[in-house]
Amino acid sequence: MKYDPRKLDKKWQQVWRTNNTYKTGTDPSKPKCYVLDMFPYPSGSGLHVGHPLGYIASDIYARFKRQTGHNVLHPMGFDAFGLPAEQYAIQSGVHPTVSTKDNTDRYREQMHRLALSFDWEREVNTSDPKYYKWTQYIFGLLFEHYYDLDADKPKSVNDLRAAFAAKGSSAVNAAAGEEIEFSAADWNAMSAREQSDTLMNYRLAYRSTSYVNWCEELGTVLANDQIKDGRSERGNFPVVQRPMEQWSLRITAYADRLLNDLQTVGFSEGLKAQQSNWIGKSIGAQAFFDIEGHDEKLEVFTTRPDTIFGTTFMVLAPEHDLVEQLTTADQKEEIDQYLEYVGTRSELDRQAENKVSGAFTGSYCINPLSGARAPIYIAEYVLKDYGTGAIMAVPSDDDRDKRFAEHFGLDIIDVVDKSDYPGATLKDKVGKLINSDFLNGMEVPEAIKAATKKLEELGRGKQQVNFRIRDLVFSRQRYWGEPFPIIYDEDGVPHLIDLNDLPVSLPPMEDFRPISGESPLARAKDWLHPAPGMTRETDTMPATAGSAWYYLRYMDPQNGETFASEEAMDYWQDVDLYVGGAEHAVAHLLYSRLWHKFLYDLGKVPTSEPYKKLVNQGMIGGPICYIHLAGMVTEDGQRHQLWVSSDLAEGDEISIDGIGSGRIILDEATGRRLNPLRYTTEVTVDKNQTFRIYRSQVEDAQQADHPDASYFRTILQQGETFAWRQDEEGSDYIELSFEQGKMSKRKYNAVNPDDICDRYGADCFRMYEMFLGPVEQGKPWSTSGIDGVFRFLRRFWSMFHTEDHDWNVSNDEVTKEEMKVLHTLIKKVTADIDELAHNTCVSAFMVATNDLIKLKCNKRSVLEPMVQLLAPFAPAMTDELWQLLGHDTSVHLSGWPASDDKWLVEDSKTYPVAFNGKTRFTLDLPADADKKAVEEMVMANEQTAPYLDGKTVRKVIVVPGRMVNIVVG
RNA sequence: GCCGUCGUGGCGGAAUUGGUAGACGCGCUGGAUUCAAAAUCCAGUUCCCUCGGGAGUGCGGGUUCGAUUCCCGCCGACGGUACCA
Repeated sequence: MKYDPRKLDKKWQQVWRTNNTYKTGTDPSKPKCYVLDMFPYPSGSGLHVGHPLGYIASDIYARFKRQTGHNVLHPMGFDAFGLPAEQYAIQSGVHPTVSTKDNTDRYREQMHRLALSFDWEREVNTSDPKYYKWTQYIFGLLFEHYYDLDADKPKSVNDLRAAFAAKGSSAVNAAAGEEIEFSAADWNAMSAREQSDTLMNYRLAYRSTSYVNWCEELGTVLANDQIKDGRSERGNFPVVQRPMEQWSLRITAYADRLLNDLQTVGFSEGLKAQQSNWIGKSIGAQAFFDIEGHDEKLEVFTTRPDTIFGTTFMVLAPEHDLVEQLTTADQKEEIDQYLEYVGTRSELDRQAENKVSGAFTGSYCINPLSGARAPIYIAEYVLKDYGTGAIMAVPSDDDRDKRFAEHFGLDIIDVVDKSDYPGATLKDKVGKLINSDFLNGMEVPEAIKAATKKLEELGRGKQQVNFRIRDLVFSRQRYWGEPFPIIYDEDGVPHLIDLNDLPVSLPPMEDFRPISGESPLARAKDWLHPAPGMTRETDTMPATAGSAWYYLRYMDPQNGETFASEEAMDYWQDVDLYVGGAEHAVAHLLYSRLWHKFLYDLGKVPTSEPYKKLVNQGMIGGPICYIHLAGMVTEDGQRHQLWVSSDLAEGDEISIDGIGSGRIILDEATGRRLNPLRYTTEVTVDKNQTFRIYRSQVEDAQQADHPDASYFRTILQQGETFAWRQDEEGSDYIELSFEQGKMSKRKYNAVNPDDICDRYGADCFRMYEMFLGPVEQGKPWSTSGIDGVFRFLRRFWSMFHTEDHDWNVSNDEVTKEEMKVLHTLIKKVTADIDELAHNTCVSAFMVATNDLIKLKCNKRSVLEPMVQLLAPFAPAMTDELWQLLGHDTSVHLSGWPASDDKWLVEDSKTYPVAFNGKTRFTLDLPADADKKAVEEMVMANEQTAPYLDGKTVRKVIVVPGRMVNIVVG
């Protein structure tokens, strides 16, 4: 038979489905192996070639583990709640339930097409009420618990209630939003609502006020990445910071453990560093500054209490509670103006800003140690959520404080003498203290301790541990998410809905448009009030909710009694290998680890960490085509010639980074405006490379059967409106520029894997994606090169066949040479798959195949093990060959060949001989020659002499089995 | 800005612990086969060169007999930066 990948794909994919080849049960006789992919958000555009990179890598690993005798859990599902489905619904009128089903169906088919060995009976979908029932249940557990710092464990809020009633707030040491004090009598005198509000200060899932990016015109909260220059990316409307009552999760209670346990998991060092920096633990001091003319004290957190004598001013976050009080009448206008400016700034802008800005409140505070008077400013570089939202500024020892002081003409007092540490930067905590009273002469670490101690003695502060990580805001004012299992009574006290009454299902609705910041659910009148006086929570959960625990559900996906049975979790334990995008390296993983640790504390899961080993796959980029528009007019009336992707335009409006926003100049003659221009053909480009396409080329392409004909047709049409320019000779051309970017539908650069599979087969596509390079590395997509892999598959197939495509495998005795090729391959592939180095496996297969074809080898005892080795990579072709070799069960359930080093021993070794580190020639020497023998043979060789001519041999370095280097001079 | 990752031929990339830089593949060049094409096969392919050799793994330093690999300082690209998923 001729190699026909499409036919084989069709045949074998059907067989695997019919036979349920990849179905997994618990099997105590085999070691378990849980191989997990980050499940996708099923977007409307389907899978693109970037997605499968990780799926294929983990699939190869899973298949390898199956063949080496493991019971492998390799599931797939969908992270199906999310904003895009809702926005699509608003635009198109298609309900998210419908579009989500369409999209998941499509994804599932695409994954089948890629021959991924998932056990589809275990599929989960976060938007399925049978699934989100348990998301709501776990949320309920978080709501019902607080974190006891003495026990270092969560405990029931009921215990907290009892303790407060008996002894007041002093009875417990709990993770809390703020430190509050009350007696048992105070507590008992509180109304139900007041008690409830007080408990919110402790619950692990709680309601509080947090700031959001509010866009009045869109009536909705926006993510930072939906905001450009203080305006909404969509529609270009103003965005302001606005406080809002929202649910949050108290991840800060777990900060220390999330940090410490990083040492126990097999994540890359870079990833651990990212998580650790995100958690951002720092040890420093809390200090209180008196404020002139006010009773309040100003609390600051500093990691450098030693530099307190250098504090020449204070800076508050613009949102700090005291700002209003501290602003004097004279400074009010300036402060108000500044607050207005800050209101338009996203958090990202504020942190990224290089330029100094701020305003003086008019008030002063008193340094608790030096007694010096320091002016109080507000500035956007101080963030409300970090530390206390206030800093003591030490311009002599901090870059940003220094720039601020220089800008506003404030004093700078040197307090650390670094002259003993040449090369030390401002950030290094080294030096001797000067100008600092009792700290003078101390080294920095000593001074930090002394200053902290002094603050403590004076009752003006103490040592404090601070975390950068903030509690996770867990509310969304959206339709397409999990409803909260919460109901409010007439007093506004939230009550948890009983497990028996879960899930709280999303009410059927047709209109999800956000109005005035309320969730669309507030308009589901029948749903909203399940009983008189009772009102449901109308916010929904963010997409992080469903993805925080999905790996547990795969272990026991159908369970109606609990989120997963103890037996299933005892067997599967945790995830052995987790593969997913680097973009999830912090957020998803931390939240997931939080949920897991919480469940572990309650004794509901058997391990303290969910993921043993994690690999981040790189992103596959595609070219983004930019078209030169005729120009645009910005608000200030300036005309610009711009390079801009046409699909960024919404109506006549367009906004561009660094330029601002404006109106597209329409073609005056026709008044037509452009439509998005798509360009999906491959080009390999450098960033901002530009080139011209001439009208004549485009027209010629229309005649010929050019692959880009339809694209060029669009250029022709669009070009009439805006794009043709004339070169020196008067020929029309259009200029395009390209850059590499993340594949997405919006950028018209997504490539569909189906197209590749149709042309080359799934085996080839899988191997090609692996051949592209290490999984962890990002790379641009290009199909050029896939022919090489296709050629390999055909050559591999040809080893089993005659030139006329007849089956031709012999049972002849194998030679030593053939065995060497085979066992080199077994050794390499076995080692590399384990490391997920699939790219070098593919090379090894090519090398072995080339060698065996040269040897004209068609022997069963060589080819049969090779089929097993190749099976994880090319599942369809190998199952066919396995069948042709006479087996009646799948190669994927067969074994794995063992390598035997006896075939790999060499008699001689080719030594490179170098002079002063430069290799001059090679020499074949016996493999067992020792150092001395090698040196003698090299020195005696006639090739050596010319390089020694007239020079002295200073040293001869011999690394047995490796190389020889002769130092002459 | 901050945190993390990565920079090797025309291109994707390879190179145990520091030990022959460029495996394997694409592309390109030449040849064989063919009426012709496709397919296949063979040979060559880092750059420069006066054909002796010289340079070379983003740039500039350092350690070493020897550096793609280790150290210091830059530059660039990508990812994250808390409501995209």
